[in-house]
Amino acid sequence: MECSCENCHIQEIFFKSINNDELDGFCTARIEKIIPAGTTFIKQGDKIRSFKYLKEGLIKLHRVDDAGNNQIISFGTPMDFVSIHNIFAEDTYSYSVTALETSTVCIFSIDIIKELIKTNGKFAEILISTKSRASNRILSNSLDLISKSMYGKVASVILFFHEKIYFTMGFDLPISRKEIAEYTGLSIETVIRVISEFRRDGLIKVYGKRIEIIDKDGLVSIYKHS
Amino acid sequence: MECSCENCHIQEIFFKSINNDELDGFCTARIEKIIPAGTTFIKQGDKIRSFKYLKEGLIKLHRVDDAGNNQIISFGTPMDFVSIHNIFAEDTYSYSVTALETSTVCIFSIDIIKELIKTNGKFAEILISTKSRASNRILSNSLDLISKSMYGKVASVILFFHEKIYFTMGFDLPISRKEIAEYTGLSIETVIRVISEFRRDGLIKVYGKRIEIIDKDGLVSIYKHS
DNA sequence: TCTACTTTATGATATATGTCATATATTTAC
DNA sequence: GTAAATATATGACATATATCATAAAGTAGA
Repeated sequence: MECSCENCHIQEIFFKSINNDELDGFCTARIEKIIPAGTTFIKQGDKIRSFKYLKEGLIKLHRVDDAGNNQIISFGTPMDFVSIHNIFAEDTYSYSVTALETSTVCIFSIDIIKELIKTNGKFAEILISTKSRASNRILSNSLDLISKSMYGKVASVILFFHEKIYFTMGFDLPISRKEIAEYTGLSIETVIRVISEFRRDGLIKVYGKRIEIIDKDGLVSIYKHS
Repeated sequence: MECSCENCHIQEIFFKSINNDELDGFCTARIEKIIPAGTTFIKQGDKIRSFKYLKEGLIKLHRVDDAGNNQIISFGTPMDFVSIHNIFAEDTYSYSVTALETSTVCIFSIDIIKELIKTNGKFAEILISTKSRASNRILSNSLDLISKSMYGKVASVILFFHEKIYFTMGFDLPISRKEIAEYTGLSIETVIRVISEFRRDGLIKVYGKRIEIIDKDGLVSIYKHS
């Protein structure tokens, strides 16, 4: 039996450490699910029962903090392992995961993953290094936000979707101004005002959710220096 | 041969997965070093050549960000694995580590650790879960800072050293106001002013670096709601 | 289609936070 | 022990950011 995951990143990352016997068990236990945009498919506080991987789409990690505020932790593409961040640390999720675009999620038995770690050293090594890179990236973005002004924060969001997700100068923001506020820690009005200011200064064009980057160097300079 | 690490946390966490043969190699390769307060013993950008564990003391993780600013990432006690955070993700350190108090560091060969991961599944599992918990804690603290006001940020630092490090109402802050500023993203003057305001409001007493918590509930309330 | 709801947008204003200046206390270097 | 450097502290002021009010535009549902 073979997994039919020709275009799946998990294949190149995981499968090169798995032999045919292991692959059989892996594929048998696998469930593929299509998640409509807007659906929260992992809920903060829920018991962790499976290991989930984003095969296609775009998701946000978010949480409710001590004060009861919604906060967005990060945005994830298929290069990220969705449920890896605390699957071995806690038995409940400390964050929720919601699809921003229609997404495909692969769901594996958590016992199979744990068994693989114990029996397949190569797999464990790849898992650790993949996980490390993913959480380093999230932490680094989070640390960036702490020390930046509202301009730097909003610029970082626009540049993130340009450089990591869409790669084109023009794209539709997959999130609302409110979600940008929840990610950056700014108020909604401040986010809107900064976007308007970027538009007035000729850095970007804005048509509702559509953003067109006019002066990328200018945005990068703002991101770096404020 | 036996490791002489009776009071070392790494023992309970790691050694229960290691048999006598493995323990021999582990101990032979181990070097113990005493690090004076103020010494930076891991430098951002340096090649990762070893696996370091904090046996005793207190350290700070810090980095220079894109804009050239010093930023403190987190503070670490012996419960944290110092060099674990990206040892398997990158080949250079993305942060520096400096001792805040005289500290003892155990240094292991990185090859032995990598070999253990490949050959000892139990070890790999414990390493992954320990690493996950440590980086979850750092990320969670970082996320907290993003959405809090200057009062919440400074309160969180005071409460951190009270609840996680010293456990007493009175203690000497191991860091300067400037370092609190580098951790919270505030200016030095703002940090000093907030501390003075806490003092005037009867939440704490302050004698230079010495802090005495008078109204812990008040501090917690500020931490949670601002 | 109409209505209710959410999102985007902007102004007026209040509050939070940073910057600059200055002073004292504390630490470090010689 | 003294000078220089650094850390703490506070005031005055400027700037950044939040809050409240309001409005227009977009969106979802009956």
